[in-house]
Amino acid sequence: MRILIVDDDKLVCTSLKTILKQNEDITVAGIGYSGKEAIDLYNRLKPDILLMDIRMDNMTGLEAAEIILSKDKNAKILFLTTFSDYEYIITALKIGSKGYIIKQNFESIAPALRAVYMGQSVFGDDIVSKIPSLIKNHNKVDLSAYDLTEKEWKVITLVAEGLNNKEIAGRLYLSEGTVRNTITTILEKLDLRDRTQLAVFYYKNK
Amino acid sequence: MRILIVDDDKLVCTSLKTILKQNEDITVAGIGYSGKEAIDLYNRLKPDILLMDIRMDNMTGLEAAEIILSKDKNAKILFLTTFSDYEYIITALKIGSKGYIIKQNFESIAPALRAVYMGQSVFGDDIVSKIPSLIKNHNKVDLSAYDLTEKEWKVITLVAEGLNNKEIAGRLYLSEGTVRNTITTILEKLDLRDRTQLAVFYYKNK
DNA sequence: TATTATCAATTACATTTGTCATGGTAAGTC
DNA sequence: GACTTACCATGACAAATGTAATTGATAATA
Repeated sequence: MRILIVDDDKLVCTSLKTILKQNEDITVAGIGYSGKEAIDLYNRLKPDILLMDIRMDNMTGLEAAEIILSKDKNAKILFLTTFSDYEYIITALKIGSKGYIIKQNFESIAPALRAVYMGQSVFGDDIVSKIPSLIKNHNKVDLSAYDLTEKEWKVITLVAEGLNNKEIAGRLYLSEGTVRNTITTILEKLDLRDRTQLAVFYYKNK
Repeated sequence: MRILIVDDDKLVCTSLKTILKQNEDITVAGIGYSGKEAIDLYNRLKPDILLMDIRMDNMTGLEAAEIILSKDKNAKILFLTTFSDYEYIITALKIGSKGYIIKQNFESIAPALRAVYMGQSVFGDDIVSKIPSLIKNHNKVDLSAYDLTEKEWKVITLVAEGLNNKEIAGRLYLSEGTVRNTITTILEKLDLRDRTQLAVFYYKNK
């Protein structure tokens, strides 16, 4: 498989290259030193996998990755990082990268590349351990079971935005009284007590 | 590396075994057909990696994994699944498994095992793509900027649980009046209007 | 046509909520 | 002591909220 390496630290680049060259199934197709070069080289070389530092001077790896993925939805991008960077994990996942590994672990990079090549995503252990705490409660209720009307849904979302009855009435061209009645029936249907519980319900289940 | 295979479908087990045997760096140390066997065999064989079906008849793979991990925190457990099972992803991550891959992809299992062996976690692509939607908004406001007191924080969380003033008072051994006053100062500090907006604020920033 | 059903609006009422001024108490500081 | 300061409580009040019964309008149905 053909790999494109991008890191603003040249030493890292050459180290990676020599390490990867030892694997006969891996070819280093090119090396870049910035986000811009990553985009440029990726388009020209079309490597199987782009191995890129997530944090670089001008353009971050994330930004470059986002641009590349916007053009080639199937691009396989594997991020390198010097430490487990809590902040970037979510974004890296969101834009659709293939993983996120610590570059110190030299000997684990080749296996990771092969797993990515086979269509998997790879994450360093210390990174995965952080994901659960980032995850929402997902004990969602089956909302369709409550058969709420269109209008009732609109009211719920506005309540969940923190609007009061008068504001909701203005927004939906209803009288304030109607909004109040609507909320009463919503509370009835959902077995809740007041609008605050309704907002809580909204955020816990949506 | 030595692998323990556990799946309640014997056909899957033998298929996996023949596939893995083709890799000279991989040895199938044992095969089990239930969660109970998984625990038993794991303790006896101490394999490098336990490759286990997540869904089995009596005891689920998750339950077995939890027990194994409670005794051996460093156990490397890789789950197999027939389809990308939304429900189990989070739990699998939480208990500390090393990944979650689709068993249909025969040829990707060996690379995945090697990556796990090197200390990484591996996830099938369709699984990873689901994680971002499970993740909380984390565009957090710098809450320390508002210097809220300990008591105010407690009140906020209870408001965000949907309790009314009387209930909060009971919970914190305060009078209802004090709770009302406290909320007033919270709203002042956070520049909000009412308890519903406070709950909304809580869920949007926490 | 008559009958239902649905929806918005209105009214009235009880309760909850948010605000403000005030008072008491305990723990420090001068 | 006298003086803050912080914290909790109280009472009073206006406003917002939730509930219920009722009405008018409209459309749909038999």
